[in-house]
Amino acid sequence: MVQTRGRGRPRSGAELEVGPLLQAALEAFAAKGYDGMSVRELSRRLGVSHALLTARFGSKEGLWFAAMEHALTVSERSWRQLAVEPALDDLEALRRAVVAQVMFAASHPEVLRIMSHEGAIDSPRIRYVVDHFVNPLRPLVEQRMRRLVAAGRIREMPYATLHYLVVQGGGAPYASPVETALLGGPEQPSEDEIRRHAEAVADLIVAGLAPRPS
Amino acid sequence: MVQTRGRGRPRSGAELEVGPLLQAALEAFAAKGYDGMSVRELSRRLGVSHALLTARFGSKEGLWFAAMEHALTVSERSWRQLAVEPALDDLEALRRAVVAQVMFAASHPEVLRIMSHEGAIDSPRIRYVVDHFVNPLRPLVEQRMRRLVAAGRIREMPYATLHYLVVQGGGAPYASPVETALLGGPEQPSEDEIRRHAEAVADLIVAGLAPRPS
DNA sequence: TGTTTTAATGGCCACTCGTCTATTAATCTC
DNA sequence: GAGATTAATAGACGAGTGGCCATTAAAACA
Repeated sequence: MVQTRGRGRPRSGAELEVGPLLQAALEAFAAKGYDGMSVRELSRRLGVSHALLTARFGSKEGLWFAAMEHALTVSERSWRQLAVEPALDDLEALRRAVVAQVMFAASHPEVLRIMSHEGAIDSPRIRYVVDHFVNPLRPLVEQRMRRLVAAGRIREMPYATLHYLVVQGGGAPYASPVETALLGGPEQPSEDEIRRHAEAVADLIVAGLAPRPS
Repeated sequence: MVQTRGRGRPRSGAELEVGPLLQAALEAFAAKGYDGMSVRELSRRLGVSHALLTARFGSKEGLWFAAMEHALTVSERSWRQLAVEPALDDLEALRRAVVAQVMFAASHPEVLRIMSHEGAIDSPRIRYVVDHFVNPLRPLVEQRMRRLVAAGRIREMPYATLHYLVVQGGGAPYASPVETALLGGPEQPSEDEIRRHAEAVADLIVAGLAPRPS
């Protein structure tokens, strides 16, 4: 609930908090997809007029981009942690990157869901997601991978293959909570369960990347 | 294009082929999601009146179930291959199961896409998908896994974790063709490229499941 | 204090959607 | 062959959508 005061300019000090509004929009887009998500229904749930949303963000698509930008500020924080330790052993850094990615997916499954929704059809939206959420991390990981391959510590693997295994394969339990529950998983996994799962995925992938005993 | 003859009962011998119609519906649901997919637009593209679809399948949801049932007949064929070789070494069988799953996702990405679309909100639809596309395979794989764990040949791993790594992690390149293309992958992968990718995923996962050298 | 700006509102518009119904035309049945 | 059946159609209905605009009321400014 954001709830405005009614018609007319709001009393000073009672400015509309745009953060919770964008978070709610993000969750709505993630739950229903771009087409299925209704600006009017969202506004009703928030206790706000539907015209407010278009007035603030120009259009439904404007709201989408604003919501994604909102998600980006959170996401960037998690990447920065990866970049700050260049002295770390490459393999250990790779492992931590996988853990971080899976845990990010767990705490912000909306982005992953939206990525899945948009992935079928080309649009400015999917390009935004790839440009802002997928590509920025790529050089950081790929550089480590190249060094590890050159040192014979892992075998070669296309980046996309690894990316999907980690992000979609590791994050899917959180992006598809209903299916996960039907498969017997916890509906609201604890921080501990998430960490255990992320470590299991990271261990599996790092071990799986080891060079074949030729 | 399915294209009917016009008003009135069709000339005998020119019965409406329901197969291509369901295939088109499946692809449309996969591309736009349940809400975003419009029965009217689909009927326009098919060159068929919109009332035909509701008349044949009762409702939009009826069309969805019919399309999924259509997909199921194809999918079941691929599982049967897994069940017929019980004498095969468990680890090799597991490897082949992974390859088969990834290759199935490549040739029928619609089911995976639909699964992703539906995964956020509980509905009869997501339950249908889990019951008919996810659960049937589970005992076959889980039995092999239990034996392998007991023999100390792989380490323990929750089924759901493995399931998502294989299905979503391995299948995502085909379920998200736009993102894959933006990541530098082939837009229309050849049979060979698909097989190579599937084998790479299977090798990585099987190697990653090896017991830790404690 | 009187005027302008700003940030919200409700209501209207044209459109699309899924569903339902009456109509049409070819086939089947007696 | 005449009537019943079947499989398609076009069209109407009510609901819901995103976008737009005139209206309202508080704040900011002169």
